[in-house]
Amino acid sequence: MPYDPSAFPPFAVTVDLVVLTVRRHALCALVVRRGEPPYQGRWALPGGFVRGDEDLATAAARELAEETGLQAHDPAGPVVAGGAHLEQLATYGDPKRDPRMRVVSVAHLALAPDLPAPRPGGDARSVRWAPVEDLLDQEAGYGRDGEPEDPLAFDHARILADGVERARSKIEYSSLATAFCPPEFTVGELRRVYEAVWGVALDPRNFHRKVTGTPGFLVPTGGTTTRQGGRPAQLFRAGGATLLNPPMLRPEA
Amino acid sequence: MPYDPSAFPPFAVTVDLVVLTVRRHALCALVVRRGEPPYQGRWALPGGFVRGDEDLATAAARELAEETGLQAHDPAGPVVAGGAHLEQLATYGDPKRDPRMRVVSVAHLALAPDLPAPRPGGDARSVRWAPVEDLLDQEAGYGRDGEPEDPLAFDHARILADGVERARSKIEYSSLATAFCPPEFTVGELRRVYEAVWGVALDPRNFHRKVTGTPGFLVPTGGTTTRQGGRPAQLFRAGGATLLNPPMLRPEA
DNA sequence: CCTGTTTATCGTCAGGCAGACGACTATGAT
DNA sequence: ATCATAGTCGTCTGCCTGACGATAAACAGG
Repeated sequence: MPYDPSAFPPFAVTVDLVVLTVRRHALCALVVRRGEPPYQGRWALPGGFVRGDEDLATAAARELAEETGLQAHDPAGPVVAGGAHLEQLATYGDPKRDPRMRVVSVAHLALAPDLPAPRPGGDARSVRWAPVEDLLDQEAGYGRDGEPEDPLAFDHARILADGVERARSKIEYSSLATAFCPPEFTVGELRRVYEAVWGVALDPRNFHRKVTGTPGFLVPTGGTTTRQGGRPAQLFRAGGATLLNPPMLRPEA
Repeated sequence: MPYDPSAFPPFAVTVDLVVLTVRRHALCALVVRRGEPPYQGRWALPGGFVRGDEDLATAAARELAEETGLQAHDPAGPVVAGGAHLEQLATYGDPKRDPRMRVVSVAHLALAPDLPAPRPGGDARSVRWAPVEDLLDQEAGYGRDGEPEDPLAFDHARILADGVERARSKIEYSSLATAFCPPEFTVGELRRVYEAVWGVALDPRNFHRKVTGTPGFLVPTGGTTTRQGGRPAQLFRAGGATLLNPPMLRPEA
């Protein structure tokens, strides 16, 4: 029964990317404006077709590089300076998700530090970082300039929501939050990442005790910085530990 | 650039299933023997093509029903008596994973109670439950009868390993372990599920305190049973809570 | 019937960790 | 000099876990 070459319907396979970063204390996602129907003029997640000889992870890394210029980490490797974390998120294959044909999309999640160049992309389409809060509040969504925002194209709102939820839960028990930080960062900067992703305020003293007390999470570089104002803060790099045990607890009402 | 109808290569899309259960104190997976090349005669995960008008979750539920007769839960619904938990696991799309053509497989994970009928399946292929330990120790794998076991077909060993790891981590912070139990079960039976999935011994007293002290995890039915021998034990059903907070801690050396 | 075995269930106690919060330090801004 | 801003170190209390003693209620066998 399996694999009769004439018995399977052909599918198009794409990768879509949920690229997240923290900008101005807000969790933001990368969106591109669609230049053609369907959903022409609407914002959508970046993505594209998987090539015939290409692995899924390779296709996702290629799309990420095309849109942002970011290099993805080697999957098994440590958090590398300047690189982005990239992992598979989930696959979406509703028969009606694309009105033109049967498309299965393998969504990936990328976490990137705040990019110095706001629009480094490769092609001419309109690209921007938008707060996920705005993108997901379809009803009351408003753009940066106060204009009402259309919901994302296709099922991309759902994909984005799943990606955000994955990021929110994963920074609890892994050191992934460092993927949002530049190569060297302070404890306070890392705390602001948690606060932006979770949308809560954390006690600076307990946070400091927790992250500096977890072996392998942070390694001091010896330097200090005052780029956040106030007393100089120690600089750290991400340590080798990828799993946090016990996890960072997400405050909850 | 996107969606030029002539610009995308055609893919075949399948769903493969990692169906897990606990039998005789061991975590077991459902495997079928392949009747045709490639990998003819080797064991593989059950699966099949996604139909042209079918959602991915629907295809997975259909395959599960065909192989086991189990009804999958409604995704958002509670743990239903006799039904199996079913969720998407990950997608595997290496260009060379199937030697004949480009196949992308959307793997799903199903957790089922120990089935009374050992071989309820729908078609004539050889089907069995095999301890995951045997299936994953490719080098030293031996079948029930002591004969050496070939590794699973395709990349199914990897998919199985990913599914097992997902199950192992997910029972930590969710009430999913109850999906391995019959509709009514005792605390001791639930503890043996954890012990089989994690491969560790748990303290019965601390486990009892933990699960009965977590609100919404277990609801007593009022009945008791002695089917495990010893003093009669209270019977419970799975409560409404799906998330365990704080989580069940997996002992670790 | 008495005894040993098995499983279930309740209790106690010490250590670890998190939340709340006080205190002090080192910068830059006015 | 003074204030505002961040960072860092400590203390205390309550909760949870792991270790483990003790009791309860069934069955098996003599």
